Amino acid sequence: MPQSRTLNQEISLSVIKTACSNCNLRELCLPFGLSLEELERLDDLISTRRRIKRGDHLYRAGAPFDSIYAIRSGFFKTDVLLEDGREQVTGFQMAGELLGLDGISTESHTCNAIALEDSEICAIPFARLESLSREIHTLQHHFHKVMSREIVRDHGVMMLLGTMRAEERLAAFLLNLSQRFTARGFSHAEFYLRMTREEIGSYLGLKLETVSRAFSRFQEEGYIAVQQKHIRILDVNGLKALMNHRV
Amino acid sequence: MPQSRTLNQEISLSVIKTACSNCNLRELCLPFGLSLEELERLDDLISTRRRIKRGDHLYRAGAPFDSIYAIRSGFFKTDVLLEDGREQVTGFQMAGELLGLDGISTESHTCNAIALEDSEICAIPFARLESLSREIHTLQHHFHKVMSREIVRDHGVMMLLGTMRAEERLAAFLLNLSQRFTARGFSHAEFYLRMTREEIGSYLGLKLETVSRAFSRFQEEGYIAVQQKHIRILDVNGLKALMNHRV
DNA sequence: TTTCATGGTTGACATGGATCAAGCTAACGC
DNA sequence: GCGTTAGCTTGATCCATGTCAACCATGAAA
Repeated sequence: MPQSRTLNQEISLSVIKTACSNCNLRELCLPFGLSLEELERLDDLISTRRRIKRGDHLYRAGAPFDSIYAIRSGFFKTDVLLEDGREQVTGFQMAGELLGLDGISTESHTCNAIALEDSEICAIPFARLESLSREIHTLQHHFHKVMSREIVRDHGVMMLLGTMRAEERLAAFLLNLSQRFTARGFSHAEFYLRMTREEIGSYLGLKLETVSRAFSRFQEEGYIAVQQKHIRILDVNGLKALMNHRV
Repeated sequence: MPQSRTLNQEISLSVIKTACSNCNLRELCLPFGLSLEELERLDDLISTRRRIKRGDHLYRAGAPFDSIYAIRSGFFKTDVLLEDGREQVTGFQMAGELLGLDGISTESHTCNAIALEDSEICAIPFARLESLSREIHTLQHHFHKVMSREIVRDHGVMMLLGTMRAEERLAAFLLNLSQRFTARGFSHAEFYLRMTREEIGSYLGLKLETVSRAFSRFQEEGYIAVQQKHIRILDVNGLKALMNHRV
């Protein structure tokens, strides 16, 4: 049956493409620093790949934890909800970054992960990752680094929320995005925001109007060009200067 | 020489007391869940114990990382400094908690850890911890849980800084301290603050005057009794209610 | 093409917390 | 016991950001 043979070929092709060893994000992601042989062992572990449509949840707060997720493509936000409806966006994640580390602690997720555009993720069963990282020193160490980096990142956000004023926060936010896009081979100066002003505001501890005004102000000052979600950075140093001096 | 024999006895006694297997914090700390035999292997690893005087640094931002630290007794703060002098306190740590996880990511510390009272810590060489946790599954898993708990805690602080008003922040802070003191067998209703109003303020993203006013207000409302650093919680539910309703 | 809905911008005004300033308390060294 | 100092409290005032409201832009659905 030629039809089913074609189907099989397609499947095996897609399986090859899924593997970490063929993934162009491997230097940003969990496989960083692994040898070819080690990479193949990691491939065995990452069997599930899932598409998440824009607006859908990858997981919800309270759901049982069993895997962490590597973003293969797309864009996510994570948030925590208070009973009274207040939302805090705790982060925005892009390709090559890991989601779900919060779930290890209590064996259930403590935040929501929501796709901000159609995305694709690799599910990594956590028990198997622990088991493999008992065998592969490099993997173990790199995983620890990734968790630690998350802690350091969070401290940066605490700094931002605790001591910076509105425009400093937004400048820091834009510079951080720019730097992460650059690391992924995209333009450092021009990108589309995947999130709304309200989501940016929630992340930065500001109201959406304040975010909007700060964007307008940056545009007036010639630091950036904004058109809705399209951002062009015209003066990186201007933005950086904003953050360093007390105004 | 009887004198030196006494000295030796004292030393070996103190060594025994240092071991995780004899530590009354073991259920709160890294050894959680280990068998007796596993505990002894962990003991071998934790050779260094250090006293840190009030006001001294356990480590500084930028210092090379090689160990994490378990607090045996005392009280610490961690903070991040911006070039322009702004300080963000990123946490307060007490007995049984781990310090230094931030250093794993870049192999150098990213914050300062400062003793708020005379303290004692156990240094845990990180390379050896990784190596041992490759052999002891329970240790590995528990360590991952501790790191993940730190991430979850940080998300809680982000929520606090991003969406709560001054009095909610302080109420959350007091309830958190109370709960952690309770877990260590101290009174949940009465304790001494080890940090100044300014340090509380830095942690909560507020100025010291605002912290002071909020304390006074809580006292007027009958939620707590404050006398400088001495706190008595009189109405836990009052404090909790403060956090749940939008005022 | 028009309509509708969602998200963004801008203005006018309100306010929570910052800032500035004065005085108070408690602990510690002499 | 006394003076000094760091830390705390409280009051008066100010301002950055929140709130409320109107309007605009864009894209999807009809």
